[in-house]
Amino acid sequence: MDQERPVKLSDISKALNLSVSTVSRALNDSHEIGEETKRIVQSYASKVNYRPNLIAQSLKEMNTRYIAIIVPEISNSFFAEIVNGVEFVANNQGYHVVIYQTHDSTEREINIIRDVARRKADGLLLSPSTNQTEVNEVMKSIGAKLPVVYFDRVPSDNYCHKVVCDNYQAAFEATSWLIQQGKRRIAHMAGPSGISISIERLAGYSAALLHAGISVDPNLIRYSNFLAREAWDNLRDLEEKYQPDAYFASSDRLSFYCYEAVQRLPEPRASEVKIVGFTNAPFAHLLRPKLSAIVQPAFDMGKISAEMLLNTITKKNKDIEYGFIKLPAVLKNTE
Amino acid sequence: MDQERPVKLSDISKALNLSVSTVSRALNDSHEIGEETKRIVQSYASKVNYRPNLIAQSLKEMNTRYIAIIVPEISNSFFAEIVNGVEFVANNQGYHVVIYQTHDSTEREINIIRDVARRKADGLLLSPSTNQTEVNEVMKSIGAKLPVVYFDRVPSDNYCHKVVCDNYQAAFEATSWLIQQGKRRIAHMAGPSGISISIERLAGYSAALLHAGISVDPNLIRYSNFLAREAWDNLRDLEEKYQPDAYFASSDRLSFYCYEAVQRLPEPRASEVKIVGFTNAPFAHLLRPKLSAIVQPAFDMGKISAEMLLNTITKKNKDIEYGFIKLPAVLKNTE
DNA sequence: ATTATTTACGCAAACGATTGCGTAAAATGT
DNA sequence: ACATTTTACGCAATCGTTTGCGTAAATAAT
Repeated sequence: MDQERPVKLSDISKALNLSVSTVSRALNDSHEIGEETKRIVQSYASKVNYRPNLIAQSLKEMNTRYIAIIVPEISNSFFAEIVNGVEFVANNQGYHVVIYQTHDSTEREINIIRDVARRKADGLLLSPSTNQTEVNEVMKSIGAKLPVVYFDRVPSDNYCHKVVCDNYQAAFEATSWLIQQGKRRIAHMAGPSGISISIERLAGYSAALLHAGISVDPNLIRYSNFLAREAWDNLRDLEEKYQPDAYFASSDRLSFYCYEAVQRLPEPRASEVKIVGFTNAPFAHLLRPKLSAIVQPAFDMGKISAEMLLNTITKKNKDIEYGFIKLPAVLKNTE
Repeated sequence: MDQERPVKLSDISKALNLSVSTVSRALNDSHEIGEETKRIVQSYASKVNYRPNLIAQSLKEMNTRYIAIIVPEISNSFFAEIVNGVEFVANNQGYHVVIYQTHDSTEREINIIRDVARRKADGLLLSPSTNQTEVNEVMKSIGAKLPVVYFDRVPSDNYCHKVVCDNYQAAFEATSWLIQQGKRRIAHMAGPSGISISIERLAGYSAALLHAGISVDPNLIRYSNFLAREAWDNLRDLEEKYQPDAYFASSDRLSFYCYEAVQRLPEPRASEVKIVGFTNAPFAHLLRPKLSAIVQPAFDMGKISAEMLLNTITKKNKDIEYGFIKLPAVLKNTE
C-alpha cells in the first residue's frame, strides 16, 4: 500500500524545522542540545519509526559493529557449536555475527574473505580451507586493518591469533583406548594432509601406537579430502586389503562414513570392529553398536575465539600480543 | 609491519594525476574514458590491489548485493540444506548470502530482522519464530523496501511469498504408514502450537487416523516448544499414562528425543514402539532400530525461495504477484 | 573556413549519517 | 551596566563511491 521509504534524519529535520545536525545530536543524547528539543525530537523519531541507516553510519564511523565467521559447513555440529560460542560473547558486547560457509572450496573461501574485507567487517574468525598458501596470499592482499583469529585449522606461523583443541593429546588418548580394547591393526582415516589438525592427530595416533610397541603401518593411514567419494574408496580398499580391527576417524564426516562402512560388513566383523572418531554430533550416542567419540569443547573454543577477536578490535594499542589457546578434548561414549 | 590502509580512488587519482571521477569511470570501463587512460588506471589499480569499499558503494547505489537468511538453528540439517539451496542460486546471480540464527528466540529474531533492514540487505529469507504477531509488527515497522520470502513456517495471510513442503500430505502418509504397521495408539509430538507447520501436520495426522477409523485422542497430542525440557516431560508423561505404541514426531529434534526416550524403555517395548519423524539428518538411517523419516526437499525449497526472492528484488515492476509454492516430502527409511 | 559533433576528461552533488567549528541569544560574573 | 561564559543550535566538511553536467580540444560535417 504505502511504499514508504525508511525515514531519515533530514525527514525529521524538515518536519520539526531543525537542522540535521541538531536532530542527530538530539537522538544521540548530546549535551549540547536542550532538554526540551531532545524530547521533541526523540518522541517524533520513535513515532515515525526512525532507524539510522547502518550503511551511512558505517561509512562515517569506519566500523560496522559486526564480525564474520567463516566455516566449512554450518551443518557440522562442531562448527555450529563454535558459532554458538562466538555469538554468545559477541552479542553480549553489542556485535552482530554473520556466518558464511565455504563447503571446503578454496575458491568460495577466497571470494568470501574478499567480500568480508570490502564490507568492512570489524573482524574475522576463520578456519581456513585446505589450500593454506592461496588463502594466505589473499589475507595479505586485503590491506591489513582486518583483525583475524584462526580456529580449529590454523596456520603454522606464530604471528596470528589461534584457538585450537589439543589434537595430539586427543588422538593419543583415542588410539590408546583402542589398543587397550585389544586392537592392534588400527586404521587412521585422516583429513586432508598438510593442514594442522591432520598433522597433529596423525602424530598423536602414531605416538600412541609406538608407545604400545606397535609399529606404524603407512598402509593403514588414509587421507581423504572432503569428498565422500575418496573416503569410500579408502574404506573399501582398507577392507579388501588389510581388514583393520579398528578405525580412528579424524572428523565428523569420516566418523560416520566409517561407521556406515563397518555396519555393512558381514558379521561378526561388523560388531567386532571398533571405531572412535572426532565428532560433536549431538545424537552420536544413539548409535548401536557404539561410536566412541572425541568431543571437542567447541562452544568454549568459539567463546575464546570471539573474546580474542573483540579484544584486538577494541584495543587500539599497537603492542599486538598474539594469543595461542589450546583446549583439551575428551573421549566419550566408550563402554 | 606496514599498517597500510586499503587504497581508495583518491589515492589512485593522486598517483596518476587524474580526477577521481575519471578513475572511477575507467575502472568501470565507461565508454567516456580513453582506451589508453583505462589501461593505465586499471593496471595501476590492480598493482596496488585496489578493492572498492562496498560500504561506500552501497550507500551510493542503494543496494548491497547480498541477501540474508534467518533460520532457527544452523546445525539443523533441514535448515542447513535450505541454506545450501539458497546459496546455490544466489551465488550464481552474484549475490552473497549471510546466515543468521535465532535459536528460536523471538527477541533475537527481531533484533536480527531490524539489523538486516538497517544494513540494507537486498532481501530476506525468513522462517519466523513462534511469536508470529510480534514479528509481524516488526516487519511492518521497518519501512517496506525489504523484499521477503517466507519458508517452512509461514504466515497465514496471502500477501507474501511463501515456500513450504506439503506438511499435511507428509503427516498423513507417515501416520498411515504407522497404522499400516498395526499401530493404533499413535502419539503426536508436535512443535509449538499456532505455527503453520504444526497446524498442518496435526491436520494430516488427524485425517489419517479418522480415515482409518481411529478416533483422535487429545491426550496423545503434545505440543513442545523448542526447549528440550518440555519434550522430555511430555514423553515421560505419555509413557506413564498412555503408553503409545507409536510416535509421530514433528521435527528433527523431537524425532531424536522420541528415539532416545523409546530406546530407554524396557524391552520388549523398546523394540516394538515405532517412530516416524520429520528429519533431514544425513545419518538418521544409521540408527538401529530404525527411525523412519519424513525427508523434506530442503535443498529445492532453498533454491525456489531464493529464486522468488531474487525475482522480486530485480523486478522493479509494481505488479507484485505473490507466490506460494508447496513441494512434496517423502517418507524414507521404512522397512 | 565555419559550424556541429564527438571524445575525454574534471567539477561538484549526491547517498545518510556524524562532528568540528562558528555564533546568536541567554545566563552569569563583577 | 558591561565583559564573559554558557547554552543551544546551524553550517559545512567528511566517510568513499558514482554520475549528471559542463567544457576544452579534437574530429567530422557542410
